[in-house]
Amino acid sequence: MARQQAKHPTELELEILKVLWKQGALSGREVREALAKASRDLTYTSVMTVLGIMEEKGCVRRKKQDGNFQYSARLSEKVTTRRMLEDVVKRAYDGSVMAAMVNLLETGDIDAEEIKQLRKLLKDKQTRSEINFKKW
Amino acid sequence: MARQQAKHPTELELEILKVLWKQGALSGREVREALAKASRDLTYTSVMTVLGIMEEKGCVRRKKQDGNFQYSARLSEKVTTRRMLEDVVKRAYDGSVMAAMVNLLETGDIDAEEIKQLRKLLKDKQTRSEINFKKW
DNA sequence: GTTCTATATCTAATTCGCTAGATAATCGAA
DNA sequence: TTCGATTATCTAGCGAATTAGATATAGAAC
Repeated sequence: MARQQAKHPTELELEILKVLWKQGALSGREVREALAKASRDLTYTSVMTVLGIMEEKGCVRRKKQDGNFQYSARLSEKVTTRRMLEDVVKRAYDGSVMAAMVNLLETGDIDAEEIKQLRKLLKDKQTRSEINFKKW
Repeated sequence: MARQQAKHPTELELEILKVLWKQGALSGREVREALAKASRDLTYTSVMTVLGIMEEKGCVRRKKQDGNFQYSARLSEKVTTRRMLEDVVKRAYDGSVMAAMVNLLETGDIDAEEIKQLRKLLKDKQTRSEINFKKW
């Protein structure tokens, strides 16, 4: 028994997924270029190796498009990021969404307008749950 | 150039830290036992190996206490979990705390009482920032 | 003092993640 | 048709993470 494969995209895989989420289907060379601009400047070969691994894992799909392959994300941004977030909440906060939210609020990286929006969201959520409660 | 060391406790390291946060200073054997109950049943040797690595990394300290070593966490729970959370926000949400919070709210793992508390927290936060604004 | 047991270290194996060189295949140009 | 460039695969190496067997060491018991 040794190390098992991560349940989530690795560091580099996520960076590649982000490129694909933003720019849609890209060739290997294009992925490499976008990645170089966004985060790290790897050789073409390195990027291709990882793209190959990602395809095996199923988080990327490739299709032949006039001669060469086009790679596109097979995982949605929404689901992937949410899973990653939930995983940290589970592992580090014993699953307490509340504790995690409080911690995020304390970071202070949130402006007045966003606070207003959040308050509205919470108000709606509360109202909805009260309505649901009354149904029973 | 290969893989660099993670900036955060690894999976197993975090599980050990959680044990130490909860129970304070423990011997190697005690860590092993607590870990077995909480998450995974490893051999004494395996646990000691990781404890050794953690000491090198500086996230755990050990002290001789009547004959054998007692291990205790050197990283606080608060700071560690917050760092992990912030890292996911940075990597997966491009640093947008707001986006992450909205996603957490959508998970629904939060009860009516907690929503109430959150609303209060947000209200206070808003009031405080308005006060600060008026000062200028 | 020798034996037994608990504790600690040394060594090692395996898989994963990351990186890239060497090589092959493919396709257009000359 | 051969040459050259682009694209794709094969192979490989390193360090990190996880797991544990073999071994040493230090006290306790007798």
